[in-house]
Amino acid sequence: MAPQRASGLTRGELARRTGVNAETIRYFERIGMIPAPERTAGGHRIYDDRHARTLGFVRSARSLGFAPGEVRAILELGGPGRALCAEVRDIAAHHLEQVRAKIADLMEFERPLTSTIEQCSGRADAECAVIDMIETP
Amino acid sequence: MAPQRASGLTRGELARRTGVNAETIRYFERIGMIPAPERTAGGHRIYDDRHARTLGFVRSARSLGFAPGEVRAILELGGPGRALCAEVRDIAAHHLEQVRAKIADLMEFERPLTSTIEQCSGRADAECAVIDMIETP
DNA sequence: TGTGCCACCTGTACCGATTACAGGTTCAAG
DNA sequence: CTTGAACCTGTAATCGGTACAGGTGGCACA
Repeated sequence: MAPQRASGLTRGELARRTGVNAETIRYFERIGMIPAPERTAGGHRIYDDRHARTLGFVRSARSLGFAPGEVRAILELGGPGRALCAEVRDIAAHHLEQVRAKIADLMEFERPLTSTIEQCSGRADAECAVIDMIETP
Repeated sequence: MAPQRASGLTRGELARRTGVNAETIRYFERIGMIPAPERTAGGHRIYDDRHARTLGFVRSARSLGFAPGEVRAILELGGPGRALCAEVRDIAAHHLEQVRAKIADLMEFERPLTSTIEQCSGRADAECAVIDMIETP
């Protein structure tokens, strides 16, 4: 039995599957963020699952606030001339720190929001705790 | 006794204090992301603590991945013609959801990174768990 | 085997957000 | 009063991402 083999995605399918704009996929290839895929005889790009995974990684990393250069740096660790394990670990550790910092920052964001919303009873009177949070002296 | 009153920050000082590029501050003013400050007789901008707080809020919100429009939406809640409390609460609640989603996403990011780094003993041999995480079949 | 149509191809223009630069003015220290 | 740093304005450049124009490839279906 053949499981689901050799996906052979078209650009549009890849876009739909990953949620990345089809034009952006071409752009990512141009700037080397993702590898250039195979082509059909007629020149159409054909992607496989690895592309899908990489692209998904890029998408979520970007939307989480990692800079393009950072994303590329992570991805390039696996490229040709694979980096030494120790080096990789250092970079990954550095990113882990960033991730944790981001989480901490977001929680800073969350706390006042939560407690403020609770106080904000929904009545239509002028004062509002959420507003105060933003513009307090 | 006068505590530290009426800061009276110059644009460069504000930039240094908040970590926002000085040109960007001018830009934010132009697009209405932050209010226009007072001016000296000679036309130099003078900022106060409220500007600093607002700008800091903008900076962290942006770097946390909130879109400019979203940041502006939050800030405008406190503007002239203050919104109804219920409305404010709804918007804030919506942002709270986003924040929580982001935290969850980041934790997804964190977990494999952490466990992978642990396995990655630092030895210089070819295979590396971090790399595998990125490019596994 | 045609033929119709959609998705794809390339190249380039556009957009929004941000940053940089040029040429002139103000501030404040001395 | 002088002088250099920091500011001012307007505008151009950069960057990440998207959109569009004009021209093929892929493929279902007659």
